[in-house]
Amino acid sequence: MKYGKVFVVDDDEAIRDALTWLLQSRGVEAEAFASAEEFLGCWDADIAGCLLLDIRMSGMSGLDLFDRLREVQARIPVIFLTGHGDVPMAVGALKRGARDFVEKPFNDNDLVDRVIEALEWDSQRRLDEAAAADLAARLEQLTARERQVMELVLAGKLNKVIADELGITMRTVEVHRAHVFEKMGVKTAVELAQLLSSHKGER
Amino acid sequence: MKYGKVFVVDDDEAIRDALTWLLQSRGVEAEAFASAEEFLGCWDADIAGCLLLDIRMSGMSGLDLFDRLREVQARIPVIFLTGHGDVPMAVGALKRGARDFVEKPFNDNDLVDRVIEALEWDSQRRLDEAAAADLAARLEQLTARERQVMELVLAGKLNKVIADELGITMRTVEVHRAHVFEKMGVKTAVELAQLLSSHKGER
DNA sequence: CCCGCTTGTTCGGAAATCCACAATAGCCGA
DNA sequence: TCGGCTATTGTGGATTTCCGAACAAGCGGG
Repeated sequence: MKYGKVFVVDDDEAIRDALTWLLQSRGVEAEAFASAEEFLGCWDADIAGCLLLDIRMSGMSGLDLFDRLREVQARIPVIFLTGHGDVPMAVGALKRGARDFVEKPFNDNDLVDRVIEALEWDSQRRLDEAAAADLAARLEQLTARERQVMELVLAGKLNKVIADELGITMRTVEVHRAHVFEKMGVKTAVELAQLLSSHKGER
Repeated sequence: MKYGKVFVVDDDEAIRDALTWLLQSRGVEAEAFASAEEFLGCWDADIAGCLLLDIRMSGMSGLDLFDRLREVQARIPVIFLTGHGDVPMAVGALKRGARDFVEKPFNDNDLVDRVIEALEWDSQRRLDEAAAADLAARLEQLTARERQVMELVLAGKLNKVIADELGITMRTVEVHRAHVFEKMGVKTAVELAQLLSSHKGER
């Protein structure tokens, strides 16, 4: 039951209240905001959850907020809500990465299902990103030389060849190689290759 | 300009003619079908391209055809066309994997752009799938024992340990290991790990 | 009966791994 | 500024592992 939090952003107080009541009655934590600006003001990227976002609002629109979030690499799932949406708008939102697009009035059960789906997706995404961040932190603490050696190791080259290419002794290569393994928390070159391959292309 | 072919499926002859004319005038090869059944009858999964699919048709509907294609693992990109679509239909189609969803009447330039996007996506997808198929074919020709050894190699274990776990001699492990490398077309365990990691989870 | 899979042996060289010892350079806090 | 600390580089030697080549034998399917 501990998924994360739902952030409801809608300038219609009745909708906000109805949504927070609906979600909380289903055991889902929810917090409401009257505008995109208000949400941005107190948003913390570290809190897991999803966004229930009205498209048509005074001030910054839902789509504007969505674009803003994507600009800062925030990948929190966004479910758009709209009373006057059309097909091109929905298609555009989804193709740009929105999680879902729901018309008002909505079916309570259906909406809650979609919200829970989004929350589960987000918590999985956070696990993946945490692993990637951990990996990045480890890569960070490698020295320049160690990174060079690591790349050549990952290219499948023998220590001897690496030594040649870098103009250093094989023994020195071994030292760097051992440091790389230690800092990356692996014991063999194979593990290192898998560690980096699996989390590649996640940017 | 050699992208692939566009398969137009629509039961309205005027639309079919207009679409094929439009596409061909832009240098995109197109072929029209009057029904989902007719398309299925002469469809070849090996031909690169995309599908321009009307949703509302007599007989099998566009959505039915879409589902049928997904059932047989056909991942050809599908752009839905509809004259009477609504938001939930569009959202549902996209969330189930449709490439795009366009309302009639459509803007010619816009539609051609989307078609070309889909064609480019498909040709890239085919490259990826060809690589994956090649990999699968290589894995296929490994013997059971070779696969076992390969897994342990990928677990980063030493030949000695592998020999212990399989209850065979180290030398025999080395033979299998060498066969694996040969059949998989790699020269080191690191390359093997990268080959398998990069094409994992592409199902 | 031949072929491929699996298994085994022996030999030897190449490569990787581990250890101890050590020197140079830069950086940071006392 | 001086004394650690780390990164980087080096040497020499010992041990382990990897790998290629050659030879061979049991076994099961076509």
